[in-house]
Amino acid sequence: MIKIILPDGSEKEYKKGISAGEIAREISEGLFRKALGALVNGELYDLNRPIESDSTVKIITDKDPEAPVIFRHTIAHIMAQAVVRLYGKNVKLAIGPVIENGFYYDFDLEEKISEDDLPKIEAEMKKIIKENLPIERFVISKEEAKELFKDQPYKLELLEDIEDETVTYYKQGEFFDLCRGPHLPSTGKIKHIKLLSVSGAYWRGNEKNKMLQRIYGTAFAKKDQLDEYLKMLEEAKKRDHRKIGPKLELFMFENELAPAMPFFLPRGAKVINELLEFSRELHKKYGYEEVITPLIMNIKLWHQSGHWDHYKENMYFTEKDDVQYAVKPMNCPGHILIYKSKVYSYRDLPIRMSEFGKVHRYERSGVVHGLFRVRSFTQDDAHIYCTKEQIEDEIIKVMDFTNELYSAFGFEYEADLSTMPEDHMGDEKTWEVATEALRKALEKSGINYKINEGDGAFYGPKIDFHIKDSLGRKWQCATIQLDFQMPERFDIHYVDNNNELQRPVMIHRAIYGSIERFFGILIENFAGAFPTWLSPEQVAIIPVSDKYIDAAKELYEKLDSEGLRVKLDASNATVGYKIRNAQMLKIPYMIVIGEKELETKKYNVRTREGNTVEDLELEDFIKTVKEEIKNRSLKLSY
RNA sequence: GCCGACGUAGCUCAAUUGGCAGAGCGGCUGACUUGUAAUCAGCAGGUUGGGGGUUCAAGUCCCUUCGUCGGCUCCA
Repeated sequence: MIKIILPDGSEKEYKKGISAGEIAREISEGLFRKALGALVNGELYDLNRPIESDSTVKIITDKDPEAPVIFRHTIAHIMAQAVVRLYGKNVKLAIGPVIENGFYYDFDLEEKISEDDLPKIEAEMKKIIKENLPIERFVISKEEAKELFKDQPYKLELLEDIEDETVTYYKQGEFFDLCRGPHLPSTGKIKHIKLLSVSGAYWRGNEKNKMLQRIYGTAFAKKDQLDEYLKMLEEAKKRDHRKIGPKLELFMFENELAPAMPFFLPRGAKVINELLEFSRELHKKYGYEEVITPLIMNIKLWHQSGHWDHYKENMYFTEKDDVQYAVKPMNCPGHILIYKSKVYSYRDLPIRMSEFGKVHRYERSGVVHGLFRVRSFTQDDAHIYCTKEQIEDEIIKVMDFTNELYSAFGFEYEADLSTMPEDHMGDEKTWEVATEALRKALEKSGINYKINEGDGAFYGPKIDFHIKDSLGRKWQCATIQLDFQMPERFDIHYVDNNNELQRPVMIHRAIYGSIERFFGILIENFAGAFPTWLSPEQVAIIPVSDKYIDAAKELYEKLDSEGLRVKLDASNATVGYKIRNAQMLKIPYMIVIGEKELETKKYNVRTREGNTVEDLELEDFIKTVKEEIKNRSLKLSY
């Protein structure tokens, strides 16, 4: 007999080898029907897998966060089964894991699967679901497994890497797959599935390996969850900054002549300048001094910095008078030259040097993506030169800075702390001190963070920040990196209180990260409807007919002189048409001016959200909007 | 870079089996003088991404090149 402890704390004795399914059935038939799997001592179990020793058992139903892992994994198998049915036995199966919002499976087969084939595969999957095939788990020796999977080269390769002597495989109808599990008890349990896309993927993500065909899909326990997810994808598509951006005349690309290098149009440049202005205010507040460095510098600099050795592939080069130059991919070497241009006392530290540095990095053609991944972009970069003792304080200041900046956009965020990788520079003690300083700063800030062991840069540990947008998507933006290498390479120092030369620590940090990228995130987050302070145009003036253009011009002058960004629509169109245009450009406020306004000197203000406020005194409107802008408010005032 | 899909007017998209390149929006011109999400009419706009080939004939078929899109991290 074994002892089973349930989540409510109750204990019961069962026969050894009892399954979670049987336990569930004993509790209630309803629970058994809803059960998808179980958590046994924290490990996910199939419903019918025997429990061999004293355990805590929690039955998983579709309400539990673990549920999708189980049923999506099963759906991945169902998809593989469908593909084998449709394309024949010569399909070679690779891997089919669960991912954040769904699953995929990689196949190696002669025929090309295209998006057009997805409905066919989906239909076959639904058939398999309808067949409600029982899913069985088998434990076999590795030798037996090699025999069983002798026609499946990828499975054999996976077997090579498994250290345990026994492995498990799962079988449903005619289909079986090497798999750790767990799975649903039968293929009929989850019905709400959708195949999303096909793509190529290298075996084990390594581009030296064969390119396989990958099918992505998703599955949900409830139909409305699936619908909601598909709706979210639709919404994300509608907000795609690559579509909205050109439509709102924010930016463009010229694909032939400057691929992956954005051009900002007048409306976009206004937003960017507001972002820079905001950032400058904060930089000033947090004690930074702005510098400006050259875009291209002699190749010698890049040899000394190590970029030639480690980053050459991503750099652009140019030549003049037989001298080789590199276009800067990073700002640090330039900043170091400024640091080196004078002698610092320990009293001067920390030195906080910032730059809106435009950098160029060659990115492979397949990875560029709108404003999110480009070849030329602007970093809100800064380098802090300080003593080891100052690291923690400085990190905390950077985190405060980050918090203040992100809050202004309403973003929540999380952080990752990446520690010493195997291949690293500098002694381990320095790493320890530095990592500890980062960790302490994170603790003090109270933000959510997780540790990525061994994921730091070779020159120092780092913290990355991920913001969450209005659709719940995460984006990496800010980064704080400690650097022990650059100060060594450039032999920089400060004079300590014993008049001895000391090596400062260098902290790289960026908060927006890339202005271009952050701009793209903002476009998607606000779906193009920027808060007033960021809006390219803040007020649209719409004369009822050309009789009122002079009055409209006067109003324009007034608002313009108050520092508002105003658009006067003097076109010969109807009011409705001009309202529509302003609406499409997502201009926050619209003022129609006609006979009534001339008489009363009071105005009706319409917002892009469709609200209309009547009979406003102009001075009140100006005051309110100016206040809204000054506060960088996320909400409209009316 | 690699796998797959795609590239037609400024934008969104049409164009039977290869058979006269079209529409809406936008633009221009004119009429209308407009009251809170599209007034009406006329006109202009194209080497069908570039280059090469097959054919009596290519937007359509083949080759090549450039670019765009979905992916290539999630380890049975």
